[in-house]
Amino acid sequence: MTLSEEDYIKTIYHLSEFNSKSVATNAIAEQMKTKPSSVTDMVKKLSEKSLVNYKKYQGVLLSEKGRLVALSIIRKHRLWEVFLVDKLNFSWDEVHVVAEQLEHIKSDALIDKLDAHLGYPKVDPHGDPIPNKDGVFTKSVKKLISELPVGSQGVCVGVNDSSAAFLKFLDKNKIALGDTFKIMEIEEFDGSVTISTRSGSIRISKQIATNLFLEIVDEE
Amino acid sequence: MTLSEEDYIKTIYHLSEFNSKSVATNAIAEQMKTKPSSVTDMVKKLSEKSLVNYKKYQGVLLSEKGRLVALSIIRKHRLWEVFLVDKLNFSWDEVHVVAEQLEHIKSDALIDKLDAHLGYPKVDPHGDPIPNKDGVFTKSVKKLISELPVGSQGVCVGVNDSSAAFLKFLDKNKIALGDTFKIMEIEEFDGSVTISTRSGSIRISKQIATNLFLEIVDEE
DNA sequence: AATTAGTTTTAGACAAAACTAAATAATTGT
DNA sequence: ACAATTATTTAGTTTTGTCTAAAACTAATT
Ligand SMILES: [Mn+2]
Ligand SMILES: [Mn+2]
Ligand SMILES: [Mn+2]
Ligand SMILES: [Mn+2]
Repeated sequence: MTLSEEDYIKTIYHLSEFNSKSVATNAIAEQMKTKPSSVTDMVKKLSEKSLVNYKKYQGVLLSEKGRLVALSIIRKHRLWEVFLVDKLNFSWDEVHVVAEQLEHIKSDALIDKLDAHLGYPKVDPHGDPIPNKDGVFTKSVKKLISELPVGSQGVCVGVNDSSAAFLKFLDKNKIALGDTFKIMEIEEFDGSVTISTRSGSIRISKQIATNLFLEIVDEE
Repeated sequence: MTLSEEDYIKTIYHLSEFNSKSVATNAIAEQMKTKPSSVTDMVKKLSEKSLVNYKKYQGVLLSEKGRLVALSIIRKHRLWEVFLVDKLNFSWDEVHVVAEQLEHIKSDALIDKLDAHLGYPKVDPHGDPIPNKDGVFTKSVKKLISELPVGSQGVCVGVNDSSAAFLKFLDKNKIALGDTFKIMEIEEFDGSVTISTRSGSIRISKQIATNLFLEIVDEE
């Protein structure tokens, strides 16, 4: 598999991760910052290799084979992110671009030994699950703050947006994975949410609330 | 710089490392397992970018700029090798192929932090020096066993051939970097050498003697 | 049913890095 | 000195992944 093929497969996986509808050519092009015509060419090639199921004008979906390829690249990406943060002291907003390159290194032994060296982590620095060798991972029952009712309490376990800008915002506002939050009030008007933390109570905008995942501790 | 350009630059560096004569097209082709015509094309391109000095039919030499590029790739290659052996428990004969890929990862921050994480090593697992950020490294005064007279004593500090085959041979014969050897006898007929080690005396063939470096402790 | 806007595919071109085959330059042996 | 050999370059293709422009399709609106 070429680097380019791997990036396409991974993009298609992510675009169909939360809805099982077929992925549009334009969506792939936008995500990968290429042109739709380039996507068509590549999708044909991936289809030849049975990595995707593709019918003209009908969009594309990963085959089971393609899904496993995607998960193996995601596994590598996330393990490298853990390495960069835990061992090399990168901050969580810097690791994505580097992992984007490291995920393409081809060596099964390398990734096995890296996994062991890191103590077989289950999640990456952004709270995303790390698939095992066979592509199996536990999809945790986490919910966006914006989807929860007043009174919910939980541990912050992940981010929906893992752009450097958002992660830096969280750092600046002393919000980190592992923190426990309780939803105190939801403002009807603008969707902003008041949450209580160990160090007091803060107001977060709707945009923030739709990008932070909680794992519920006590439903009330 | 593309991956391919980087590999050419590195190859040219190594081919002119021990004699400052210009490097032949054929030599590069053989080393890189490509054809001479491909080398000519690439060398023209590198010349355009002032990474090499090239005149038709006259072979090629790295410019100062090219030399620095070569050393930065070699720095990355060797730091990754240290990482693989020291942190991930690879054996020294397995690391080269993986480092061949890792050396192309583009991130200055990554290599700085890796260097720090490893404790600023001065040599790689094969005894080869690791250049610093500015391409500076200490060329140690090591000599091949085959070049030394009877009575010389020194510490084994490097290998000339770092192929997996040779390194495995050394492991099997319990020869490792850091061992102290004394040259007891040189056989005129076949160039084989008898060396004494802590655990006794062994005979090594000329081929082995031309591939092991000693750092002399006591000239006698 | 026809028009239109938006999406997707086709066709043709390009750059990078390789190849083969043929031409040319350099070197070597007699 | 010159023919033979070897080394190197040129010319013309190939493959991969991209692009632009034009054509074809789909879906929504009249
Ligand atoms: Mn990538
Ligand atoms: Mn991540
Ligand atoms: Mn390489
Ligand atoms: Mn080495």
